[in-house]
Amino acid sequence: MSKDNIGEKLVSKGRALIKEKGADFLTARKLSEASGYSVGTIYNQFGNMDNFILIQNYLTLESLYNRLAKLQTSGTAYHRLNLYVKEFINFVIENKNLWFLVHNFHLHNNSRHFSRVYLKRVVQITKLVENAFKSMFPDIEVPERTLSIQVLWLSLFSMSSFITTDALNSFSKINKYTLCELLLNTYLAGMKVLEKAST
Amino acid sequence: MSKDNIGEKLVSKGRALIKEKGADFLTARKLSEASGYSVGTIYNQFGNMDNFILIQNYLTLESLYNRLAKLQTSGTAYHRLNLYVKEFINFVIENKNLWFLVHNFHLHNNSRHFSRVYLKRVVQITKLVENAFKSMFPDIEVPERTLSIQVLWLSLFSMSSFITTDALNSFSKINKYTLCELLLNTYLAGMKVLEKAST
DNA sequence: ACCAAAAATGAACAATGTTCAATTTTTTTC
DNA sequence: GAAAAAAATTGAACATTGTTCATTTTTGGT
Repeated sequence: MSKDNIGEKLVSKGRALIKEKGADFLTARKLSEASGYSVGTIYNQFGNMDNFILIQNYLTLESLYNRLAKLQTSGTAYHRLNLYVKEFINFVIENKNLWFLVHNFHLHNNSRHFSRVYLKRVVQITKLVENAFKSMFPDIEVPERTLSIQVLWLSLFSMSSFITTDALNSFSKINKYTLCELLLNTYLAGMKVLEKAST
Repeated sequence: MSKDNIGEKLVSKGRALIKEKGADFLTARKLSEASGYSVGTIYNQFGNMDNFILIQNYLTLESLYNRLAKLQTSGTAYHRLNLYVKEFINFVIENKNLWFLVHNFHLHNNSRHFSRVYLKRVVQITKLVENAFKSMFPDIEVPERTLSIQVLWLSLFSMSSFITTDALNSFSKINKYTLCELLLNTYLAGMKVLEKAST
């Protein structure tokens, strides 16, 4: 069995573990037991567990991108952005445990640990939003538009961490879709105003 | 020395440790060593480390509230909201390590572990924003307004987790103040539009 | 069949949260 | 004040982490 195959098997087995039992369940020993490979082999393959999680997060972002990319051609830009958000929340809810890991990791690791490949995934998703923005706000200067996109996307991304835990429920009974859609639409309405004001 | 005094000493010593060396440095043994009390005493006082962190987070939220409350009477509602946001970011930057712990905790604990007292602090801060909203948007129905406040406050709160880590820097060179102020002002502009539309 | 290189192993280490029998301190009782 | 009882404090011990690395096993070429 080739080296890559072991790595792939560990990744897919680990992914199943996270999905099924939660991110906390993913430990070197549990993965070893579940996969049949020794702890040492895991370390030979990935160096350390952080790298392993980085790969998992990369796959999660890739999977999210593929879901959103399918909506690229649908409807008006405004309609599409709403679809993106709805699909984003669907994805987060369906992949709670995986998404938890994404947030948990970014919180515990400094930027220098993020690989370029990993970041490219984030940028890729941002590009989708950016394209919709382009047709919605043709009159806004590019730097301002880029800024606005980053702010909106970061807001939605960071807020989605609340969906992976129950913390939100104790603060408010607010529906998760409503929460994100209201943010999107209020923000878009605000941009329309600011667009007119600047011309 | 009374029981409460030990608890207070541990809390203040622990707080100093977090501020100085970071949230990861706060372990039962390190706190024991730094405070002079044994590990067992820490557990007698707080039951477990999670409770200890809960108290620290409670104090952090209290401290944030006090900072924001001072601005309660200044300027117009719009001006005040901008001051709140600016002061919020100041606080987060000044108390990076403590704020990290707030986010880290909410991510790792389900709602049932949040004490009522802890949540009250969050609600208290929300009230400040709510009051400013009241005078800015008198025509919006109360339920809609409450929803909008929660969305805005949650966005800012969750986005602030990026300020405590360097993850943001690898995604964008965007200034942290600009980031939050743009979110606030675009959102407010959007609310103005939606307010008119609903009447 | 042999041997060297590569890969896989899992016992061992340090550090974590947590427990609890043993010790020390404080309070009560006479 | 001494003895007894109660309460508080202690830190060694346990289970679980990530991680390392000498040893063993497998592989591949001659």
